[in-house]
Amino acid sequence: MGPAGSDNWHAMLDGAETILREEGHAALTSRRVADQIGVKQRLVYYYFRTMDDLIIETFRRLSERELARLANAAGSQLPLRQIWEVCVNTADARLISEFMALATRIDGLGKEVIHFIESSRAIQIEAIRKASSGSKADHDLPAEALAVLATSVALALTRERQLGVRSGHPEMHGLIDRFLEGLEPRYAAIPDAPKG
Amino acid sequence: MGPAGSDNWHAMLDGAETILREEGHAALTSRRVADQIGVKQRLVYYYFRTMDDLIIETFRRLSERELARLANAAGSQLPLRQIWEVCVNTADARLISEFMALATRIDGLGKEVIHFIESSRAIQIEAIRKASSGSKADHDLPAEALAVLATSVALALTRERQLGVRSGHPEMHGLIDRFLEGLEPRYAAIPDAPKG
DNA sequence: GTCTATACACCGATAGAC
DNA sequence: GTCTATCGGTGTATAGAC
Repeated sequence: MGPAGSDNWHAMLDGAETILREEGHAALTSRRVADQIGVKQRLVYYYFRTMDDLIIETFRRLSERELARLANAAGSQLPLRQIWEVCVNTADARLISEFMALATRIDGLGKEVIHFIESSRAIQIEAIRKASSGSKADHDLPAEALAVLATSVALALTRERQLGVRSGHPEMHGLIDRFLEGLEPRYAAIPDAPKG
Repeated sequence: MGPAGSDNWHAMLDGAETILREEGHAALTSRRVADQIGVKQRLVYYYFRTMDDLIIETFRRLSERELARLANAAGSQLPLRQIWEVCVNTADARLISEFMALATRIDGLGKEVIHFIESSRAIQIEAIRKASSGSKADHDLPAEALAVLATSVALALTRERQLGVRSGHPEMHGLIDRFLEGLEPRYAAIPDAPKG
């Protein structure tokens, strides 16, 4: 078995990610991964015992990356806005759809996906709590519900946009902007700051 | 080509739906569909020119069914609550994930999916508008945004529930209940009606 | 560590008998 | 309308040379 973390190992995960994103998991085969990075098919089985292993590793690396982005956003100024940005510009919605579809059927992937969802939710909830306690906007929306809302809407908007649907999107984005402005005003401490 | 609407035709779509739901589109083959309904593989190609055609027809039949359920809910008493029920108890979230993943890559399916999303959104927006104008709850949430919210959250909750995630769900359901109660009270005209 | 070669199963789609 | 039989292609995974 080839070493995890080596150049070829990363290259194979990169290839798998690209294929999943652009063509879906029906096209994710050892031959395609090998072609993608210019090696022979046999080598894929030197680095990964099975294709399922490769898929699980691909998700694990991706989710670590995303959790790091989220944690970073939560520690920034304007954490809520940054978190929202991460959610909307997260890994391609197609990629997420593929992993969701696979999670039900590849044993071991489901566990990883659950861990990712719960970790990212925890980060979001904490950030929302902090922002709420420091804000004068009064709403009775539990942080847990807001975290679910953010994730759900971000994913749906991204997926629909990629598909070519726009109806309701401007109004949804407007609502989010207004809500964020109430909870985390862009220029809270600088009343006369320039706009934009 | 076999006649659309015949028993075998429906049986094949049923079989395709089951396979998609339980095993995903990687397992959706003409042989599997044939096995599922007890005929030989060749017959699938008598009723459908290609496997892509079969997939598109499967989605079309499903979406017509769902749009009918939605329209029916919109015409009921408590339309918002009924629509929410339809969204939450819609076709298996796994099934939706599969079609979403396929929509990007099967020409002709994307068009159908877009049509479905926009039609269901239009039904929801109209129902929300009606309910809002007849309600005394004052909120400044556009009907379009609420429709996007409902669809997004319902799908995400269903998907996560099937996966085994629960964090944030009770709070989310609580928020939805409170919101619906404000917009479409369960016993608006019957102040002393019994609870439950 | 990377390769050639191969075993064996399954795929979509078609030819053509009944 | 349903079948048997088959073509050419591709899949996972492994054996074993270098």
